[in-house]
Amino acid sequence: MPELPEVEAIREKIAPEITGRRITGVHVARAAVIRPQRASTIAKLAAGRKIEAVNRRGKNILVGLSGGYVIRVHLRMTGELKVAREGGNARVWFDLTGGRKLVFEDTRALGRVNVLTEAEVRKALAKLGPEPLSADFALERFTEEAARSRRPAKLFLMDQTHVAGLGNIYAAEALFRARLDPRKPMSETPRAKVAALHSTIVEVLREAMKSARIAYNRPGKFQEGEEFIPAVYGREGERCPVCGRKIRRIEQGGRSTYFCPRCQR
DNA sequence: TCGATCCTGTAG
DNA sequence: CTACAGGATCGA
Repeated sequence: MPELPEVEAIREKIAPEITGRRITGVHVARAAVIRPQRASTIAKLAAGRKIEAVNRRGKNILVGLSGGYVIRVHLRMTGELKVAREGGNARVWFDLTGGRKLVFEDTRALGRVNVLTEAEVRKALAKLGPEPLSADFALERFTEEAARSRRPAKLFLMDQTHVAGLGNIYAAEALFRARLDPRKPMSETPRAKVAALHSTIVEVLREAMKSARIAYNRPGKFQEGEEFIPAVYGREGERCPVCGRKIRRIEQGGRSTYFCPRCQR
């Protein structure tokens, strides 16, 4: 389920809980989740190593280990990563010194957990676009790539190579705020609109980050104004908050896209 | 650049 | 029963 803001919030939450601990055991309850590796392989690679850092790139969580190894976790649709006392429903978990476990749960088992060298991680992530909440997310490059892509705007955003970390919700919300038609080829989008989109991507992700931090660090309900509430995502048939027209749902790349047919052209 | 595929749970 | 789900990869 998670996009960049949720992944980052999880990283922030677990980092202080696991950094400095050592891995004493590795358990794999579902082999598909570590594919193409084997349980014996990741156990051998991770056991005995110390957790030195917890980083993130796009939607990947990267747990840096001593000796130049990294646990790469991708949550995909339903993955969760947390620190717990027991493995519970985990697909994979790592025993840590101090009596805690780093637990990966995932009902659909579409997520991935792998133990790789730093070089392998670099290679695997080489095609990822810039981090949208960093200075690397330059308008110039974004504009150039937009001008070269004939893909529909929504698919362009979800591609991960032009900008990292956007998923179905925040892509739709950024397009709505920039008033762009998700179906329109990116290359046909006027320069000013591309610049607007660049801004709304950052804006939407910053707002979502605030909500995600609250959700992961303070169990319970959101207070007024704390929750990120989508304007269009998941709102087929409801009124557009700007113009009142009914929100439409279409299919793009096998996924739902929600948009306002009047505001977004 | 597109479609099929990987999985399971839940809602209608 | 079918549709759908906050995602990515691979092969054509």
